Amino acid sequence: MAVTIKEVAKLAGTSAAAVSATLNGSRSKNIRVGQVTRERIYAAAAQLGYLSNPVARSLATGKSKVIGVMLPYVEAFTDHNPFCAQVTNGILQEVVRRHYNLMLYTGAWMNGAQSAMMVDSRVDGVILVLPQPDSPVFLKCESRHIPYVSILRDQLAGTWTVNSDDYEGGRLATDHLIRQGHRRIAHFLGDDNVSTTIPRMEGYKAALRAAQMPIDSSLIFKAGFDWRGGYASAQALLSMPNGTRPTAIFAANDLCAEGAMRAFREAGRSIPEDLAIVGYDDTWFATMTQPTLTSVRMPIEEMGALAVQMLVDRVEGRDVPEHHPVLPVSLTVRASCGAKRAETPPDNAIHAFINEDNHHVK
Amino acid sequence: MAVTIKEVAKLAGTSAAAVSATLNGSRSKNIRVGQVTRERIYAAAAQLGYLSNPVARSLATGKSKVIGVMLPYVEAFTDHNPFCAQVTNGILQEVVRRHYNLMLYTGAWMNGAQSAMMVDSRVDGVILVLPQPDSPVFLKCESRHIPYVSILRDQLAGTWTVNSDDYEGGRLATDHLIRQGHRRIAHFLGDDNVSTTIPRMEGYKAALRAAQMPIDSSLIFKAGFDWRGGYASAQALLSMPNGTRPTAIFAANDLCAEGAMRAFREAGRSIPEDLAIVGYDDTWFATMTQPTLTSVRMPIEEMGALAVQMLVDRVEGRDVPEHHPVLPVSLTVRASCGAKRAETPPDNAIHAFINEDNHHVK
DNA sequence: CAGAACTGATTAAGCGATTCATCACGATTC
DNA sequence: GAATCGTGATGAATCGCTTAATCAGTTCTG
Repeated sequence: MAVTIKEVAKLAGTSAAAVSATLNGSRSKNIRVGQVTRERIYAAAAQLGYLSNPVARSLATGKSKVIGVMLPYVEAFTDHNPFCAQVTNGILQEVVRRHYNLMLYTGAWMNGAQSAMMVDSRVDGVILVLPQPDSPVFLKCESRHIPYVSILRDQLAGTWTVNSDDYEGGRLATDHLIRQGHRRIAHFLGDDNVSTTIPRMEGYKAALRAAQMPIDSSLIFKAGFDWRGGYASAQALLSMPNGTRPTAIFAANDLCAEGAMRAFREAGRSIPEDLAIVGYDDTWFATMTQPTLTSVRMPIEEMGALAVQMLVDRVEGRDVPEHHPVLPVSLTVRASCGAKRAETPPDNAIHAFINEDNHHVK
Repeated sequence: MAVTIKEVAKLAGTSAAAVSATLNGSRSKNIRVGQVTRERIYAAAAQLGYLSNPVARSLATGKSKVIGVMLPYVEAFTDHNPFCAQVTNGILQEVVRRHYNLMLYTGAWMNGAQSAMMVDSRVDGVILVLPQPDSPVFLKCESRHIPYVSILRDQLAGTWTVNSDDYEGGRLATDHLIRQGHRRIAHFLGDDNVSTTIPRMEGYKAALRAAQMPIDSSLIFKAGFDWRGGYASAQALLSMPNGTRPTAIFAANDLCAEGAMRAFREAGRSIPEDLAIVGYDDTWFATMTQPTLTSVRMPIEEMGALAVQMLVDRVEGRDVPEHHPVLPVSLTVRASCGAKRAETPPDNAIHAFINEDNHHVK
């Protein structure tokens, strides 16, 4: 049905090898094609409408020019949290720039069948987004010698990871609230099974310590990344007696912060007067809340792009030593903590305290 | 490096053909394998850790079990509008259910190189999300005989499409506002190049006509799908003299509605008292605005899933006649149009006016 | 001026599956 | 008892492309 290399060769009066070398830029120095033949081949290919067959090439070379992306759950894009969507976008852009293709997988870290389906000869390497630590997917990759890079995972030796500086993010957010004069600052934790939760809390504690403020574990709530968690934890806060109640919250993410704001709003409190709040991720949603939300910005797209770069380097055999980049975070100050009134973002959102140290070690 | 069918055959003491038929369920009735041999093959495969090579299979069979998805722009997921993310999610889930794989493409409808890259032997069929009408991608698919299904595209003969009932959506939204007693209702249009824009406007007009209300083209604004467009158009509305100013808006989507609400809020007006508003898409964002937003729900995930079903049916040679399903819409009533006060959605969001006719013809 | 080096090109052997054509052989049928 | 049939299995061709091995000339080089 489709035009093959042989038909082009016949029309051009040359061999298939010459056509292959000419049209699909061979790496072998053994086979050379002169100007004249080359021209004839181009003409023949154009005349027949030849398009090379990547499947056949894959089989012959053992390389597919496809990289796989494994997302944590099937609803990764419908989920209200834009993280997966944004990271995929960063990955996709870099994949296109590098002339690779992207195969999208999903279906739980613990699903062996899905892992096996992903880790097959169709992909040259895979990117694991928010992998669960004990997933069988790691073993699958290793046994098939498929290189992989994890995004947001503990920096285990022997694996490549891309992370963001969660510790510094927590510190930045908390420090900002301290500078606004707050003395009782609550922290709403993210989910247990995500590697970012602990370092962010450590950053929070470090900032308190640096300001010689006490660390009160009763001010640390398990809220999770959904707005409901923020809402519930904020209600718990509201039920605390005046005087003991924190005047500020460092929330797990923007959605969680919105939940908290909602609870305070419904209780008739106003923000930032009665409550200062800082979110995390700095998604577009932070510009849509009322008041607009101060948030820690994590370079999500860049993390995706970096993972692709590291992966492609390895796939193409460039001898890169294992490394664990930690991307810098910054704080986007908006109206929710009273530092500044910014009513028509995102244009006048300002970035402060930019941390350029991207080799921070927890 | 990897274990092949031949090695399994050797260990099991049979032929490669027998192994192929046993392990990868052959469709050919010519080749049969008995229980005993079958068992030996299973044992050998398990012992060697054999995994079949999909690339080789693709080459031999001409089928890849991969379907491609082309998104309209690179930022499709980062874009504030969750449409692409949601439709991709619906597609992905159905693709997994059908034991296919998903290759993700992007990069502008008018980019011939990208189209060519997508429409190659690696995919059995493609889904085009919001394709631009004159894109070269259609010709590419046709010349390579690759079946495709478009999501949200004019129902051209000779192509398969999946649409939602935009006309009815527009009618429903407008009718709801009319029932609330509004006599001057503005419509904020979506983008020109999207096929949903006109039918929604037609639905809007039809509802007005049915209520014997005049159609005033000065109340129809080109706002687009971004919140800025809604914001700007609402400002135009605000500058209209009292009495002539519409008391309600049917907005292009949820984001656009939020922009409009923002403009009214900043002008010190309150919603729904001074302005009733209905959004479109009913994304999660509609539950996050203040007040929560009444919105037309479009079954986005289902549209993605349906596209996959139609495509797979064709890829697998089931003889399906061309058809153009139009999925029903419904109205999710929340607080933004005063019909009902719902302060803690989405749990108490109610669906009304559900349209079961999915063969509505514009 | 013989051997080396370079240029231009071909042949053929894979890559790892699938599948068609074929065959051996015991059981059934006429 | 010859023809037919069903079962179990194999060998070899094939899918479209890459690439190692090879070769025929031509041009340097010492």
